[in-house]
Amino acid sequence: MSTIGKALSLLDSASRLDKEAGLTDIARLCGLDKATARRFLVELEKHGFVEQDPETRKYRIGSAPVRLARIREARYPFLRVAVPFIKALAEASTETVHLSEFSGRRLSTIHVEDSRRAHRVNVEVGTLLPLHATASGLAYLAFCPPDEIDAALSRPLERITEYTIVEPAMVRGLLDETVARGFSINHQGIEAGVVSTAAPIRAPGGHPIGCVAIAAPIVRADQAEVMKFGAQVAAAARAITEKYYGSEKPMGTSTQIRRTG
Amino acid sequence: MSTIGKALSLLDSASRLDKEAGLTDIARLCGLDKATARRFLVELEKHGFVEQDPETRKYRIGSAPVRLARIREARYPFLRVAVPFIKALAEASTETVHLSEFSGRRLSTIHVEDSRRAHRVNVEVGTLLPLHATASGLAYLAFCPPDEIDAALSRPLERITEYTIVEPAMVRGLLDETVARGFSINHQGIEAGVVSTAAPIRAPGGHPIGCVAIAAPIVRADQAEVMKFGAQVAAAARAITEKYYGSEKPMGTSTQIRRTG
DNA sequence: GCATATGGTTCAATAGTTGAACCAGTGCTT
DNA sequence: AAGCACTGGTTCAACTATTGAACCATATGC
Repeated sequence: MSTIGKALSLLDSASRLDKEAGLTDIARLCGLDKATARRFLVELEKHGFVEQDPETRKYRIGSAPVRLARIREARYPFLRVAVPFIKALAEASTETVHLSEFSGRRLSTIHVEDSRRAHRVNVEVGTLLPLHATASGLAYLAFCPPDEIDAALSRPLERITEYTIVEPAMVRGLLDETVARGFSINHQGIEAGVVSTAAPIRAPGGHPIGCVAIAAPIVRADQAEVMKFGAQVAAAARAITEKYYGSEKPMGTSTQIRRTG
Repeated sequence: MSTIGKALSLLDSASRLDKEAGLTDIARLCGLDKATARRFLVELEKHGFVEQDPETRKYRIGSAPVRLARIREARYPFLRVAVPFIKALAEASTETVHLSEFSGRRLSTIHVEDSRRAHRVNVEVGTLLPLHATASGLAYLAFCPPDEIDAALSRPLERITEYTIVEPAMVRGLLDETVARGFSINHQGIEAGVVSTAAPIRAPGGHPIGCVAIAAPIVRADQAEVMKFGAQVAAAARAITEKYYGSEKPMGTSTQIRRTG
C-alpha cells in the first residue's frame, strides 16, 4: 500500500476511536511503527487533518475535514437534501430511520432520526454497516455491479448474531430478493430483536451512493408491517434521488445492472 | 516535502477550485506530474477523500471528510457552540458577522450570518483570511506566541487594497493595539469601503483557535460605532470560549486509555 | 486528416520511507 | 531515592516506494 494510503488509514482508524489517543496507541492500532505513525501524524497535523492537544499530547481529528466537508456539502448537499425526507419518514413510520453513505469502501451512517417511542432501536451516527448483515448493506450491494458483489462476498463474512447469514450463496439470494422487491429486509442479522428494511439512493449511472433504512423492534415488525416499511423506504429513497440528482432519474433502472444467478 | 504532504496539498488545492477539475488541471495547479497527480487522486479516492465523476472523469471532494467532520463536530462541536452567539451578534449589530477557524496553517471562514440590510458586506464560507489584512487575521496573530508572529511577518505581505498595511513593523503596531484593546480593527485592508473588528477565541493554553468578526460598510462605521462593534465582538468571543472550554474541558478524570498488559 | 487537447499507463532512476535502537520525561513501587 | 515501566519523541543506514519523461488511446477542433 502507498504511503498516502497508510496515512489515510491511520486517520480512518484514529477516527474510529471513541476518544483522543496517544502516539503509542495509534501506532499499535494501525500496526505501524511508532516513528512512522508519528511522521504521519505530524504531516496530517501540518494540514489540519489531526491536531495534538498541547497538554495531554494526545491526537484528535483536526478541522481540515470540516472545511472540506463544508465545501462538499455546499456543492453536493446530499445531507441537506436527504434529511427532510428522513425526518418525514421517521414521523410517518414512528420508528428509527437512518441514512447511510458509501465512502472509502465502507457504508457509514451519516444521519439518524430516532423514533419517539420509548422502546426503539438506537443507531449512532458514524457507525459502519457491514454489507452482508444490515438492511442498508444488502440494499447497497444488491444494486452494485457483479464484480463488487463478488469482491464483497469473497472475504469471510462475520457472524454477528445467531441469525446473521454468512453463506455467500444465501446472501446472494437475499440480494436477488432485494432487487426484485426494490428494498432489503434484514432479520436480526446485526442485532437480535431488530428488523430493518432499506432502499438505496442511486447515482445517475445506477451505482448506489447510500441508503435509507428503518429499524424496528421485532415485536412491532410483523410481515405486513415490514412490507409497509419497505414501501416507505423505497419511496423515500426515490424521492431523495429525484431531488438530489434533479429531474433525471437513475438510468436504466432495470437493464443497467445485470446480476448473475 | 513528504508524499503525504503533497497529496494533502493536492486535496487542499483541488478544494479551492470553484468546480470539479480534470486530471491535467489539477496536476498543473499543484505543480505535479500528471502521473503523480493521478496516483494521488486514485489513492485519495480509495479512501473517499475525492471521487471521480464516471461520466466527465472530473474529480471532486469525496465524502470521507464529511464523515470525519461529523465525528469531530460530535466530539468538538465548535460550530454548534459558536453559531448561536454569531446569530445573536448579527442580530444585535445588524451587520454581517462571521466566524473563522485556524486550520492547516490558514485561517478560514466557517460560518457567516449576513446582515439583513440591503447595503451590507458579503462574506463567503470557506474564504481564507490573510493574517495581516483582515480583522480576524490580526486578532488571531495578536494572541499568538512571538515566533508565530515572526514567521507570519517574515514572508512578503500582499498589498490587497491601497489601504492594506504591508510593513511588518506597522502590522506589529496593529497587533500591539489589538492586544491592548482586546479586539482588532481592520480599516479597508481587505476590501475598500469595509471596516471590520474581530476578537479571538482562545484555547485554554492561550493559543487562538479562531475569531469572531463584524464587517460593516465604512459609511456606518464611525469611530464610536467601531468601538461598539469591537466590544460586542470581544464579548461574543469570550462567551463562545467559555461555553466551548468552560465546563467539561479539564483533564480526563474518569477515562484512561486502556493498555494491554 | 492533421493538430492538439484530454485521461491514463509504463518502468528505470531516484528520492523518500522505514524501524530498531535510541533519549528524555513522568508516575508508580519498593 | 533508586528502579521500573510506561510515555512521546528522535536518529540514520538500509531499503522500498515514488517519480516523471515518454508512451498509448481517445476526443474535439480546424
